[in-house]
Amino acid sequence: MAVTAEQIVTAAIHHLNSHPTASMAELAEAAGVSRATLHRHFSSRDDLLVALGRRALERWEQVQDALDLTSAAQESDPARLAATLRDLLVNLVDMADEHGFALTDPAMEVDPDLLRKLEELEGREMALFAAAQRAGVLRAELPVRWVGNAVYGLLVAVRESLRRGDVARRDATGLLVDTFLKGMGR
Amino acid sequence: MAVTAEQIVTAAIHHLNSHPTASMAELAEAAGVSRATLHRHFSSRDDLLVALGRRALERWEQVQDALDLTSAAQESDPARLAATLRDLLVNLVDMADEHGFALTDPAMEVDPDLLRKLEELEGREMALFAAAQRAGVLRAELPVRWVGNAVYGLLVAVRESLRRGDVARRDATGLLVDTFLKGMGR
DNA sequence: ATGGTTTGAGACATATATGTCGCAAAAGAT
DNA sequence: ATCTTTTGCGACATATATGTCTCAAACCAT
Repeated sequence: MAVTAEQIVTAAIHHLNSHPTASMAELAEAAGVSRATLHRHFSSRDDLLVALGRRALERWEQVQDALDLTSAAQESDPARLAATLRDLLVNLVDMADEHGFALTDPAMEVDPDLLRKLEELEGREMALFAAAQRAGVLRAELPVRWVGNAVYGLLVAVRESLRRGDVARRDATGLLVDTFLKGMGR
Repeated sequence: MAVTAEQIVTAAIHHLNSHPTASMAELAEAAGVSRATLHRHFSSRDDLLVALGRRALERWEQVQDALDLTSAAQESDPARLAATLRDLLVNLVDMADEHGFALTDPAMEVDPDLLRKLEELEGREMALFAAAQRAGVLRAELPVRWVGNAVYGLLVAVRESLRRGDVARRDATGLLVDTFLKGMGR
């Protein structure tokens, strides 16, 4: 098999990052594949979009699993929690860079399965934030959901900064972590 | 004239906030107007979208003008700069709430005029951020463009929080300002 | 080399949103 | 009350993306 479904998804993600409204024909071309072949792998456009979303969520889950997020959320040692938090952000920058468009594309909110998974992953992450708040790593007076959404927003900022060339890839991680923890005021 | 173009734009913005991919027919209905009348005001969908973008940028400009942003950026008094900064954020929350979808919709980046205006307004805002950095109100070690993008990202977070009902409208402003200045770490 | 599989190219049908038009009804002005 | 303007409705034409299908060529395993 010359070009696998996985590769198509990858190519589609990359292309959609710079051309969010690309047609199937464009995406086929971006994957170096005919339109017919594209349809052999994904029967409809929605099908493909869902696959992209699934991929993005998979990646995200891998990040969480690699950090053993669920057990980390049971932790109470501030130092360890802070480290986990930092690691999480570092990896999320990669996510934002690679799967950027999935952050804001409305198509990600149509499939119920995707939505469930999204909420599950969000939930795990918020558990970590909550633990960090209890341990005094994060400010406890902020609603956890706000913390979660703010992280999401800052990732959008990272993506935008990289897309526009405002920030070097090397600097992005540091800026995110730093801004997340300390804000921008003096 | 029963329904003005302005009103149509307003209705369209509101509808698009919850239905980002709405068709012309839907938008006509949302405005309480026939499809034909909608086309009498806006010859094409792009036309309408550009009008929406223009409206959003107008509001943004009004915010900047009301705060006399350009002269405020010449200021060197930390207290005044901090106050202006706060006022700006307060008003931007309104923007994000009303014109939310314009924050992330790709259609906003197609029209050259819109893009120019956007960059102009962004420029003015960054001048303020830069002044605040010089006056020690904002941390000077952060690239101004990152500051600008981070504010944008946090506005996306605000919008998302409100849309999902995670945060009460009354609390949004405080959370944004607070998070912007102090971050989320302890 | 050969047989089975996958692919690309193009034709084809379809659906859906878009944009236009004409005309009768409603609204508004004087 | 009448004249003018605006609106809604439905028909119409169009464009464009989508999804399906066929068949010959390329590919691949053995």
